[in-house]
Amino acid sequence: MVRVRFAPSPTGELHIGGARTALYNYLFAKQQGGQFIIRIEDTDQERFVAGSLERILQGLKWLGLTWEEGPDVGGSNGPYVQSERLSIYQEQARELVKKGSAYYCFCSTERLGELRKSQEAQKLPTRYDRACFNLDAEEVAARLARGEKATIRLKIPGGTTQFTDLVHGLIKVANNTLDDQVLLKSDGFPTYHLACVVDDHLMGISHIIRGEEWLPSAPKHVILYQALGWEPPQFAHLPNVLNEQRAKLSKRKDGEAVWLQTYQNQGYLPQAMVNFLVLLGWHPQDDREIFSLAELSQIFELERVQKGGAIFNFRKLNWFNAEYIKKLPLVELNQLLQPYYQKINGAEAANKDTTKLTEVLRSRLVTLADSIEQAGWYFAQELALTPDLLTTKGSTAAKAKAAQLAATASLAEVGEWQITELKQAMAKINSAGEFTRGELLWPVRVALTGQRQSPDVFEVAWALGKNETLKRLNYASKVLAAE
RNA sequence: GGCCUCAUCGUCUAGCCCGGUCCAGGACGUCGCCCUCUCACGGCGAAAACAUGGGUCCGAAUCCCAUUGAGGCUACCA
Repeated sequence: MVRVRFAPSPTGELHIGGARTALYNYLFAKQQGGQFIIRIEDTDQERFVAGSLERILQGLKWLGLTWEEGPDVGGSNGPYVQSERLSIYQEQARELVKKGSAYYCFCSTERLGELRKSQEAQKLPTRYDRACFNLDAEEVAARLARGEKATIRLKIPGGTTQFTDLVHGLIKVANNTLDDQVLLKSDGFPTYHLACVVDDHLMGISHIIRGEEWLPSAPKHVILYQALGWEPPQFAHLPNVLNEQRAKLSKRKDGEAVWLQTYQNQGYLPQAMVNFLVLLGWHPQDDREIFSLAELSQIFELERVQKGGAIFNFRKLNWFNAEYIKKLPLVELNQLLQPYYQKINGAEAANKDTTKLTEVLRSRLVTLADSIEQAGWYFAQELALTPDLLTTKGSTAAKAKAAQLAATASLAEVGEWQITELKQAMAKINSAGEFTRGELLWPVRVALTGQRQSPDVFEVAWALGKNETLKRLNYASKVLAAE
């Protein structure tokens, strides 16, 4: 049974890279008919951020991911929060000491800091010097009994360690390049390395799919599995998501652009986000690019994951989002747009049927939030018109006024307020060919929107409705008459 | 400094494992044309890449080595 997990730390918002890692885990599990588990790695007491866990889970749900086991839904392998599993890690750490695979270390952070500094100065590898490695059992027991603070470190054996990574292939390192990793901190909390290995084993995780930044510590994890007498799971290390400078996307360098939440707030659709994210480091066999989560759950393959990092290209995200906005059922899009319309027009928008407006806007929206700028004309009480604005390039105000009057008269006659009818009505005016299309349509469109750039005249008039259209046309005539 | 990883159009990538069908395919972006009252949408088209140097081979984007470049890790953070 394939069982994978996404294990975020509640130290901030859900990161774009984290979201992609979660997505890949989910897709692999679904494709394999396996299970997806959420585990919370809150072993860093100092970096804990309240509310972070809830927002991370919310972000995953927004993407459409679901999990079989996790802190919110429970499961038979819980608890799924590491701070609630402390005794398990402590026991395993002591067991390792007993077996001779780990040892107590009493070195202070100060000494460790100085050691590192001097190693750096001498351009030596920065590794623990094993000062506490040969302490005899009695001394250790005595110092522990005295209540001295101690960590437990993994004793890295000689030789080499290797494993096969599902995306990178064979990874082989000489053990003497590895540090004696702290497994249990002096506050009794485990480090990531211990907690992760213990939990993945106990929770029956079959595949560890995580970011590439873990690749260098994977051999230590393999050694830990061996020391514990456990069979290591399969590993798959995903390439990083990069910024324009090709550096790993990070809060410090890239600000809020690294949070999934940011895109959610800006009006990106989860379908677009999923589609964009999945292609950032994975590619199907053919040239298709548009996929639903359900489709991806059928065809996702770890074998086709890229080895090199991928730049987060927001232009492509924009394209996906526009595509999905165009594909969305009209009623649904209109629903999603309501909060934005209300930002323009307050609660009044809630009383209007904006379906037609939505239909007119849909091919122009990149994000839902774009509607705020683009729907202004629809809700405007009075447009700021001038004769100059109402006159198309190369024409005259007099001609604009003539067009205006003719259009008003003709549109007033229209019975069924449909786009084809509107087109016919306008065509009738110009049967003699006295106006160019621009001379006729520009003044009308501007009268209705007050803008040099807007959707099509007929669409605008259709969305506005007959009464509002005629009302605006009359107002524009007054503006031109005042000339 | 040490260790690890990676390297095809500006970007995401197909092809690489199983060398010839690749004077390298798709998408985003860019540019041009068409549609057109404006803005979008849509349609058509164009420019644009195998990091470098060695090998192996009749033949290399594909295999090997080196170089260069990029990234990651190097905490009692994850």
